[in-house]
Amino acid sequence: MIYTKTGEYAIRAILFLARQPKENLIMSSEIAKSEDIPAHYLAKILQRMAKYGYVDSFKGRGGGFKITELAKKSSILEIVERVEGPVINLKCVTGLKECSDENPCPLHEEWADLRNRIYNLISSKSVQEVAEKYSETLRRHK
Amino acid sequence: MIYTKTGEYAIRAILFLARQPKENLIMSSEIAKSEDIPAHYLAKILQRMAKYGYVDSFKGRGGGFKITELAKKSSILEIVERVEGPVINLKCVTGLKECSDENPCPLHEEWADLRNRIYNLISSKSVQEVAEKYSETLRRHK
DNA sequence: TTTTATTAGGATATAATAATCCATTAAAAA
DNA sequence: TTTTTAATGGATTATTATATCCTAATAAAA
Repeated sequence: MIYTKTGEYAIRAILFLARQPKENLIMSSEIAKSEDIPAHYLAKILQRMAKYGYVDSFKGRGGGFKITELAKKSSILEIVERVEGPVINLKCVTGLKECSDENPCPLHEEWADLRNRIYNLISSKSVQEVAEKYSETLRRHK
Repeated sequence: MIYTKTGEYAIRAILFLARQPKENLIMSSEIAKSEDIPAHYLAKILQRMAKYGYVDSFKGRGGGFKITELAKKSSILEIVERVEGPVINLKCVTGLKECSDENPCPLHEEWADLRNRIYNLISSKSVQEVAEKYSETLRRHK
């Protein structure tokens, strides 16, 4: 994984919410159970995502969470970076101190290329697109 | 960075040693200073690398470390994995629980491809090759 | 109005990683 | 032989990430 567990949990939760029928409220505990995420920890993450406007939250009996339009339009990268900060360190895989564009280490260009591809992979599709395609796959294989 | 600081320090230290004139003994503190790595922490890492046979160590006045033939022939991936365990989590960037080859998430194939490229990038060249090429670059730019 | 269910928020605990400190061992130089 | 220098190894501390617990706020149902 490129990002930490916190980011992974956030994405799994948001993709789970994105696959639910519209307007359905889902409890934090339900997401935790379905996605196998520590319940209390997930609750914290959802709390933060509510602040960022990625989910709407409703307290009390019958309450729960649902995904917002903002989150649906956002990319995985955007959400993860919001939740946990920069995803991929820019440093080269050689870690060499002086490595730079002018003074590149032997793996500099190749790594820059891969870094871009990774960025592209997780930022070019919206959460909604990913969720929809995944739902299709699930239907085909159920 | 794909790997942790520990792995990064290990690689920087071994690439530093690989760039030194043959048979030169370099003190741990010297590497730490040149590569800007916490001295005591690096000492521990070098200690482990000595056990793994990646460096030879010499105690006492005039002592220090030098790289072994084993390390020169090894890849960055091999050394990092020895020092810190598996480098890249195999899980998909979506983190989806049920994601598998048969039941792939929408980013499955693309991620598998990138993962392979990363592996290839850090495992197809030996430490010696990387160090030599880097030395050339340094000479050109000095 | 009281009870119940659910999120919010603060405090705390645990685990992994990173970093430091100190006493010991070994080797070379004085 | 004594002193100095450097790695070794054990213990400790610090930091960050992960996880849990408890109380408050809130909303619906009884």
